[in-house]
Amino acid sequence: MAYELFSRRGVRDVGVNELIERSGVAKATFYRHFPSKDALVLAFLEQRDQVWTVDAIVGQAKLRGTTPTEQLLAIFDVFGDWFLRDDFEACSFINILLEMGPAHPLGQASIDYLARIRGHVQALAEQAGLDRPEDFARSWHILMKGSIVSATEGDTQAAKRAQQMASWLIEHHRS
Amino acid sequence: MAYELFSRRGVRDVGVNELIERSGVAKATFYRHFPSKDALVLAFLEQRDQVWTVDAIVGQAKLRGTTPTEQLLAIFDVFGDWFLRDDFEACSFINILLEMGPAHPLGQASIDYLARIRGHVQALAEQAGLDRPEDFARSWHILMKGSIVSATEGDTQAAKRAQQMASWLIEHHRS
DNA sequence: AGCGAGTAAGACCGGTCTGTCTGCACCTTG
DNA sequence: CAAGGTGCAGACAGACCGGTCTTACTCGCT
Repeated sequence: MAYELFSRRGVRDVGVNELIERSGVAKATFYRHFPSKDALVLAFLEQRDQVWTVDAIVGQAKLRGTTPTEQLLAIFDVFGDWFLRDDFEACSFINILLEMGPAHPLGQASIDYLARIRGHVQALAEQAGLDRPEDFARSWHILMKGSIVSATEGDTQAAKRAQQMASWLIEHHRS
Repeated sequence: MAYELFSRRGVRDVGVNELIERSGVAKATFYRHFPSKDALVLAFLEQRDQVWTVDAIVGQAKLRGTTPTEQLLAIFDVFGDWFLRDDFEACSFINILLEMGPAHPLGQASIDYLARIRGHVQALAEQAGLDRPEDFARSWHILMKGSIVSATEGDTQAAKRAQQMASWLIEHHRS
């Protein structure tokens, strides 16, 4: 419920009253479960990490590839499908980070969840035996985030472009 | 005045009342010059394109390099300095695009100004005689935008990482 | 049966937002 | 001097925000 609204329209655009009304719950009940709206947003970010990062992206990529290197590159195949969906809504972590700023608690939480994504990439890089896996993951993450913004602009080929650069990155990190 | 506030704190976080008060102008006078707040934001975006895109980034990069290829790579040198500034505030075009969404008029305007940035890159690519300059510019732009988000997360080396991948991109677009 | 916990519904509070309108001082032009 | 335009200051409108609190009702438990 809140997950759909937050991920599609952003945190700032969805008010507590609307959430209350749509979920058919009383306001007092809501505030008994969550001390503030920000607490609900934190819960949303955690759910987003599981549903989107772990299941939809990393999980799907692991299914599509057999070797760690294939699984890494498959991330951008998943992105390519995702960018074409009509309910494509960019990345909530990036959205909230840029919307609230890195100093805000929700911005900090977004940074943490983005670091978790980078951790998945780094783990695959280590399995693939690549050099300097942390540097690799940070560069890889630049491609992921950049392609998401380009897709938001309307470039449906953004995933392919990023994947091409990603393959060069892999080559340069081979032992 | 409005430029500083909008670029540092975002469009949604700065209200008309605050702008009025800080600029020492009457509210009626403001609304005589701009029919709405969005019209002011549009003027801000245009100013941002000149001050930031044209002068601060592309202009500086052209000063730092002699050949088109050097000027392209110098973009990320400029980014590196920019990321270290304490008043680094990410890219207003990306911020507004993700904040308002691509359907909103301000999101559309942001997409247009991002396309102008890509146009500068494409022009340099053509001067450098690179293959498929439009594809080159779109891939290059992915690196620019991805590094900006990474810098917002706190990665001070984001510009270096993007520059490394950018050099590989140049190599693969040589005739 | 009677009691208390939990909940839906929504009034309410202080504050914010964009945008309009009024009052008053000033300043130029005839 | 008089008229009219201009601009500042700020009240005001109408909507919305996050968050608190009251009211009425429905349950489950003893």
